[in-house]
Amino acid sequence: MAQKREVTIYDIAKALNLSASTVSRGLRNHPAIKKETAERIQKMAWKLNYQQNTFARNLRKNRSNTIGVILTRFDSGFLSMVISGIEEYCSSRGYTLLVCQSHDSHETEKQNLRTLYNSRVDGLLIAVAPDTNSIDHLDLFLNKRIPVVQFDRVVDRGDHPCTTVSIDNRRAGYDATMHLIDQGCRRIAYLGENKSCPIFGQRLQGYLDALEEAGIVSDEELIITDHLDEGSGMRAAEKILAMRERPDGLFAANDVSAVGVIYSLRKAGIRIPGEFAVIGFNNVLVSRVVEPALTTMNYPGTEMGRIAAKSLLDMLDGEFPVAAQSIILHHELVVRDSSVKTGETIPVVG
Amino acid sequence: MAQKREVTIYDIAKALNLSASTVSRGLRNHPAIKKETAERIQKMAWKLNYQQNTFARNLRKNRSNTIGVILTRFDSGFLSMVISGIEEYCSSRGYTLLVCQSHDSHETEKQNLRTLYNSRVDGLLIAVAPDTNSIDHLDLFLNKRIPVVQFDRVVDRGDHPCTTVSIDNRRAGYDATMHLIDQGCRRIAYLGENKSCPIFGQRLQGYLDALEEAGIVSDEELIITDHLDEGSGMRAAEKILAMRERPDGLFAANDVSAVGVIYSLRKAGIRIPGEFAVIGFNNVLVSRVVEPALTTMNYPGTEMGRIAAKSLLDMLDGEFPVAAQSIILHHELVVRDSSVKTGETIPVVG
DNA sequence: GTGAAAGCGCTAACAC
DNA sequence: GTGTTAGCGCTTTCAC
Repeated sequence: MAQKREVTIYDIAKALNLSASTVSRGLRNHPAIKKETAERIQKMAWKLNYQQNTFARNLRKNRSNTIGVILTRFDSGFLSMVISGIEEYCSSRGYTLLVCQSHDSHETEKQNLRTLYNSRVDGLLIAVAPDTNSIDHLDLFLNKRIPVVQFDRVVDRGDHPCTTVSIDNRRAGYDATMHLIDQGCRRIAYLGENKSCPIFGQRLQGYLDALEEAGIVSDEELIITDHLDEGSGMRAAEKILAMRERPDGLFAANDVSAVGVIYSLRKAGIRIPGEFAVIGFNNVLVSRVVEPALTTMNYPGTEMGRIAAKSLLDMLDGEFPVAAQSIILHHELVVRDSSVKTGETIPVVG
Repeated sequence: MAQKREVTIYDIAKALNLSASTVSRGLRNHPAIKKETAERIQKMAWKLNYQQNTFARNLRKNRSNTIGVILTRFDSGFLSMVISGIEEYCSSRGYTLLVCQSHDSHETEKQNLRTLYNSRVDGLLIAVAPDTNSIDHLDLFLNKRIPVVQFDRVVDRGDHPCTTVSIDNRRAGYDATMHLIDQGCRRIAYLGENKSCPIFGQRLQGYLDALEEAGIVSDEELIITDHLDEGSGMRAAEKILAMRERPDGLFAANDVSAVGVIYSLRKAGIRIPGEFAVIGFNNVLVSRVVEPALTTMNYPGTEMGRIAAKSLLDMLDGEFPVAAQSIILHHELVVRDSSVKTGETIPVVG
């Protein structure tokens, strides 16, 4: 790319008969520099169309002012809210974001980790893949004292000094299931990712705990495992329809799959919530739009992103390591029509 | 961050009694290096836990292997699909992504541009903010021969050597409106972003062209301008309900706002599509889920991201500038229930 | 308040 | 096939 040489601080220095170090200081308003000199420097920099060379600066300071983010997919409704919050907060504090998708694969996640490590990000934010059930691979960062914060899809950090930001997934699973029980459901199905995925394992545990507390015997057949995308709801509905003894309710571990189930079951002529109650998870846009409107578990995505980013940047500023924390955000049940068994009529809007 | 000195190629060189340049070459499997030597080097690098210093490499090569991406928001259904495609393609070619949100603001967009420029990204992918109606600000990159590709929300590039990837928005607006006319609508409202925003200006133009062709006189009152978020649909519905002469159809320039309108109008007791037909734009998940299912304009988001990324990386590899292109992807009408006036009954699913 | 000099870690032109 | 050397542009210590 035959390009003329860049304008450097030396060019500014020469033009003003100063030294490079003075220019370097003047550009950053170093207190040791006379105000007037600093102004002259900045004016000249502007005039010469000077652009700071980040590579050299990073090399010298051994810092990139960059945060790495790994998540499963950008086009997942909920996580895209989280990353939006992350970006907003990081940019407000002068950091930029290097981002990767793991595409729900632990292997890809490890590669991403490597990529970001090699890019020398100052810190890492990560929502782990469904098949990640240990965070030993984060040692790549942690051993080098590069701070890491997990968000939403977190894995118990064990001995690792790694902060997490999430909700109490077991409790939320319990609350969701209990709601269905309160509505009179007695044979409740569960739809989630593989149990080996920690947060889904926890939601499942909450489901089991609620059943037990209500004196309902759990049934393996009712526990459906799938990726929680659009198609999984349809597949789950088929399974439900094929069950010997039809369940009367479903707790789906995300909204998108819940919506798929509703769609398919109604197509098969089943009345919702009359014959079958459904509760989802995440409170994303579709949950408000589907008919009947979906009862779901709400927790703040954008806010979660901001909080995770803040924890990370605070560590960066304040001499890592501070003690790792587990930050638990509140969740709340949002009751809409899909789960309310009393009153058979389905209003047009909810 | 008091850290012991990094392992460098000099350490490897010393350990093997070689020179730094040989190590540098060996690490990259440079053809001039004996295979055996290269292997020894790599083994030692591994053993010493060597990490390549990207800062130094970038400084030396004056290249970052990083692509900048600017878009309005990560949590917009459609654009999050596009960025997903971008990430997928870029990472497959060894580039990482530095990302920014403009939050629908031209000012923020300019700041983002500056940030990415200072980060020395090798290329830029951008979906402009609604109030961006010239791309003069991209000259920051173009003048320095850093390639730029616009995607989806593009502005006519004029003399600028800037490739664009989008659909024919005027034509799509025309097709959408013509569909409503075909369904018997005669008084059709339009809901879009500010007309000064190029792609929405074009969709509006398509709308006007279709009306004219059908011999329908357009009416300023029917043209509603708003941000196309969740609330805008509700606000638009209020306006529609307050109109002296109620329209019989609506072309909304995205799905999310269309869904809001449907929701509010049905709440007000208006039958859709019986009394009022609606067509949206983008074919995102909600359009399939809302009731009645939303007729919309489909075009491939993830694919658009991949294509935009490919165009950019090809320029990067193949000696920029190649001639700038305008790549137009196909759109297609997806007819669902919300617009089909014949047959008054609304099936449960569509 | 400003300057001189060294060096961050790497690559590439040139030598042999 | 490998080594020598210079330098990318910046920051920072240490002088004065």
